[in-house]
Amino acid sequence: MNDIKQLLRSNALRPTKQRIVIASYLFDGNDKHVTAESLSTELAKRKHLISLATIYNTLHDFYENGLLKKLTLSADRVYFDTNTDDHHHFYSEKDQFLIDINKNIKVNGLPKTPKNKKINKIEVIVHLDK
Amino acid sequence: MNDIKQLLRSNALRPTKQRIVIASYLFDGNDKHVTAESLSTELAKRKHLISLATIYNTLHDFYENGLLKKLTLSADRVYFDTNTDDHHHFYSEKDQFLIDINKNIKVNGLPKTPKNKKINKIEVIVHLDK
DNA sequence: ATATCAGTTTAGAATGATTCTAAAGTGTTG
DNA sequence: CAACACTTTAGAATCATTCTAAACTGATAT
Ligand SMILES: [Mn+2]
Ligand SMILES: [Mn+2]
Ligand SMILES: [Zn+2]
Ligand SMILES: [Zn+2]
Repeated sequence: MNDIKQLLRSNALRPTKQRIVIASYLFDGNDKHVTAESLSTELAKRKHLISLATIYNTLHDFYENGLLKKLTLSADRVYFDTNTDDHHHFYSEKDQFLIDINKNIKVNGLPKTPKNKKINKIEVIVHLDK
Repeated sequence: MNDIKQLLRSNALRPTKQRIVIASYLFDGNDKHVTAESLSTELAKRKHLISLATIYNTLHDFYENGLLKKLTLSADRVYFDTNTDDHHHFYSEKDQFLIDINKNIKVNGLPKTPKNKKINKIEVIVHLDK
């Protein structure tokens, strides 16, 4: 709770009631993948009613401060990932199945990076089923 | 032109004026990545005014028949890819930069596939810049 | 050829995730 | 406690995409 406040303060984010509730849920020690909608539902279950606007604002604030990663796996919703280590994913859109691949993956055989660009991140998505 | 009609017919798609225009552009021999919007703009330049609804319908029809691949790289638009071979991408959202990696890429160190699932496709996206 | 009908196109409405607006509320600092 | 910047929120707006339902057209049978 105080560590949560510290976390927020150290990112120049005021520890408001809403941010504390959201951060406490997101950073409880268990890695999670959430969408704005799923987070809202999850908090509602816990009787924490926070407006969707605030949920979007907060997810973006956390993302901007590197507390979350952003994943675009399907076109219609953005996932935020509390696991900020470099890692990859198993994903099935059909089954709404999304889990981390934390093992070290090696991508071999990449051609050279296009002129004047540099690699920001290599993302591997293992699509399951179909 | 007749090969285009054949292509359509062989996929149980009637060779309508619109589909012929779209297929002729997409399957002209040069691999392309298009969005509904970019395709519409491109055809408009060529004085082919086709409604967006038809463009969406057609892209999906082609996709459903395996004539196109679908890429979800950013949350706000879907790309369709005329290169239907297994391949990967360099991508920069900022620069709207998207090109194929046709070289054989090897992904090593994958953990075992989750129970009762099977791998449909492994997608590697090399994000550039940032 | 012509009629017939399923398949197709289209304008415009609807959808739904996300962003924006601007007004009310709150944490921080002095 | 006052003052103010930062935050929250309801509701409107945005925008890619999908849907609806009416008009149109390619294919097939006569
Ligand atoms: Mn959408
Ligand atoms: Mn959108
Ligand atoms: Zn993850
Ligand atoms: Zn491609």
